[in-house]
Amino acid sequence: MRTISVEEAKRFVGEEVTFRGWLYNKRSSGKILFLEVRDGTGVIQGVLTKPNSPDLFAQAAPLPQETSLAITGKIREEPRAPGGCELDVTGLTVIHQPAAPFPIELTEHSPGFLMDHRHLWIRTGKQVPILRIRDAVFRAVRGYFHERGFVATEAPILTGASVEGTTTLFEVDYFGEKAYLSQSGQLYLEATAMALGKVYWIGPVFRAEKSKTRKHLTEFWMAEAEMAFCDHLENTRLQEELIAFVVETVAKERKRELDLLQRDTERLVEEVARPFPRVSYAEAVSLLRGAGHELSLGDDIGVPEEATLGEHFQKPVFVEYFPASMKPFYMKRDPRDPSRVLAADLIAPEGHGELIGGSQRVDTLEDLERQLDENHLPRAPYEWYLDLRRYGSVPHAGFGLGMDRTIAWICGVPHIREAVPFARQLNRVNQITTKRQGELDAVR
RNA sequence: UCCUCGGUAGCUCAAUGGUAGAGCGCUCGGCUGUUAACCGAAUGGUUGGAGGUUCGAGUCCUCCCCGGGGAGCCA
Repeated sequence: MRTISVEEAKRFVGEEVTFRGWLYNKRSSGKILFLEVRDGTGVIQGVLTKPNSPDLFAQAAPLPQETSLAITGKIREEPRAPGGCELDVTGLTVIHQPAAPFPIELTEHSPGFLMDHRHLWIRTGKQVPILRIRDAVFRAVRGYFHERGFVATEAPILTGASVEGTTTLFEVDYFGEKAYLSQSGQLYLEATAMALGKVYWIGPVFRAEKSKTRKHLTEFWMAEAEMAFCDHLENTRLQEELIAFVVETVAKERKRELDLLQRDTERLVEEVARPFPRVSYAEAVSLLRGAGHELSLGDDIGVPEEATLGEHFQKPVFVEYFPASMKPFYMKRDPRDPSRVLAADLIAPEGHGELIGGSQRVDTLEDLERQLDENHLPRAPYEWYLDLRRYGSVPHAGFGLGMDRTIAWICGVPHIREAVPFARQLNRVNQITTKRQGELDAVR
């Protein structure tokens, strides 16, 4: 007898098989009992009746939610069952029966309660499909870069010098010295790009921002790429291609999960039809003013403005050529208009915020030194970075893609905390709030 | 940091300043096609904390704590 996954069930209609998993829900009608068993790949309904199998019925009837078990039986096509087929249960082995009721009911809970129980919440409802889609997004991004000859590399998480002030950096004690958790691997990727040509990595980055919104995490995952001999236009073309590839791949590979999330995959694929619209920062400002936003040249494009852009285009949209004063020191000035930089942000539709920030980088020593000075940054910590312009500097460009926001958008979940297994937020550095963590520590 | 809403049973929520309630869950009983099953019964409370007003406070006032939403911040 074969042990199979729920995902494979349809291929085994008529055969006797075993599933191993957890009791997700059960329904009883006196002499007939329905067991919903989940195994991570899906949920299958087992059915058994009292007259046909009295012992099994007596054994199964009292089992609580999340009992781990193995069930055996013959698979049958059954339109009435969720998923289209059903198991006539002929054998049942209980592996572990919980002594207390499972905290997550299949009804409604508040976000605070769910986050306190995140380690259990992830077993239920939409959380399983979301995490399976997350896996597919990571694989698609890696697959895209791999096929185009990018070398996967790594940037350090612990960094010695603060790049732009320390207010948004998490400080850690490093043998008596100060070190910081990385906000971005970009500067290091620029160095590896000069060694390897085209590089990427996917890694965690950290922002000590006191942001409390549905788009922000203090720890999140970024896919960053850096390319030697690449300019602004090629850079954005690649981003566009990457996003389209990821969405198309995931819409195909994870159609079942997206359907469970009631995400319209056709709409999603339409959204990423290329080319993506492009507006310059100046055009975006006048477009937004026309839409009623009070915005002047030089103002940041904030959250309500991003939402308007998303509504206007109904697609991911590039906003490019920002005023240099708004952007960090390493971005290359536009030779046609040195007041602005060769940079672009990709804004997601449906209010999911900025997915990508990218730019062509400064490639001459003189410009880089000048822009450090203009940003009132010391040169000493950047000597190694300046070296990249001293030894065979080339035009190069790169970008960072927020993985968690991308996943939230693809899944159509409004809040980023559901797009990541264990979200680190302002008040949560654990499954429970920092306040409750303090209370527990006091007890110990 | 600011704005805003909230904290009542294990969970989700009710309750003119006047006896703290329902649904769900758990438990028990009923039901042979359920889909968060349904029906019946039982269980369940120091109303976030401290102070104040009042004959009387879940409700009003002050302060604090915590959570949700939003803003700002955001390579």
